[in-house]
Amino acid sequence: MIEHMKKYTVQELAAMLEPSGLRPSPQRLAVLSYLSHSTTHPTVDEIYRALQPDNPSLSRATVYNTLNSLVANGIVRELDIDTSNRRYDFAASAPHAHFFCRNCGRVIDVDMKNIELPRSADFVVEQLNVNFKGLCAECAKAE
Amino acid sequence: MIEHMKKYTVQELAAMLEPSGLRPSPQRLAVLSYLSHSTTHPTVDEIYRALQPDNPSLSRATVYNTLNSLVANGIVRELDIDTSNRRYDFAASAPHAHFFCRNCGRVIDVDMKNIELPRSADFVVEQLNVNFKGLCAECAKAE
DNA sequence: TTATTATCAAAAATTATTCTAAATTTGTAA
DNA sequence: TTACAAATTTAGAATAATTTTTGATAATAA
Repeated sequence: MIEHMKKYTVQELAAMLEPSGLRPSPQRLAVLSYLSHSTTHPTVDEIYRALQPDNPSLSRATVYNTLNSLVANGIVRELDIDTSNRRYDFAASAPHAHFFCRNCGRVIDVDMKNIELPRSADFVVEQLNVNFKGLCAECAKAE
Repeated sequence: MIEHMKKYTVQELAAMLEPSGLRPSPQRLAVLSYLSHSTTHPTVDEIYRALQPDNPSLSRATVYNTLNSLVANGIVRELDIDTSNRRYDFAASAPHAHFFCRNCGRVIDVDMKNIELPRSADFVVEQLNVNFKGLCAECAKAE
């Protein structure tokens, strides 16, 4: 997320799928398009419910399958901040961390310019996640 | 994990429960003891299967309940590195990050002396997780 | 065209987790 | 001790998330 609120054309979205050999099916484009302009790190169910009205034939299994292949191809990132629901993030975004509110479950982006992928002989790091947990401003006020 | 491979006595383990008012039941002590000398960030199922032979009456629900109350009282930490299984960590350990191998699923500790909880007016940070994902040395060799 | 492959949807299956209600254990106090 | 209440544990049922299977359809290749 963070500063990539650009609207992508269908052609641009299709071009993201191309290198992986994934066909630009309407379902894939819909999921990708939704993620590309979402700011809420949606769960599978949120994505499904958002797209279903305009894609009446869409199946939940398709959303799962689509997200799995998008993740496998590095087009989309799976957050590991919320253990009870998978949440997704558009991969073409600046490196950032996430804050998870233990009260309302909201996930907030945190800019972290200085974070770098560590190099290590012990393993090949492909992804770095930095997660904060606690209370967001609203919930902290309410407590 | 990391450098706390000390063996705890039953009395020491019981003392950890005391401040929270949790009774030192055999089940709780067994879970806590297991976590205290485990290096693998076990899942619920791994904990259950490890303890079951010596605790034939042990129920999976008890392991879940026990872990939930240990986490709620800050005695044990829940990792959020593996979205398909909850993994646990003994809380009395130095701050560290985790590396998750996408091939074998292994979770490896990474020492990170310099990481600090960020302060922010926007939210109250209670926990910080830094997670790396990729391939561990063995799996990288095999690929 | 025919063959092959990719994609999708629906339902069934699987898995992780929580819930429920009964049984057991514990702490305290008569 | 015994009695009782509260805490804990248990087994299994229920639920929810996710994956797998299957058959149909659509796209591509030969």
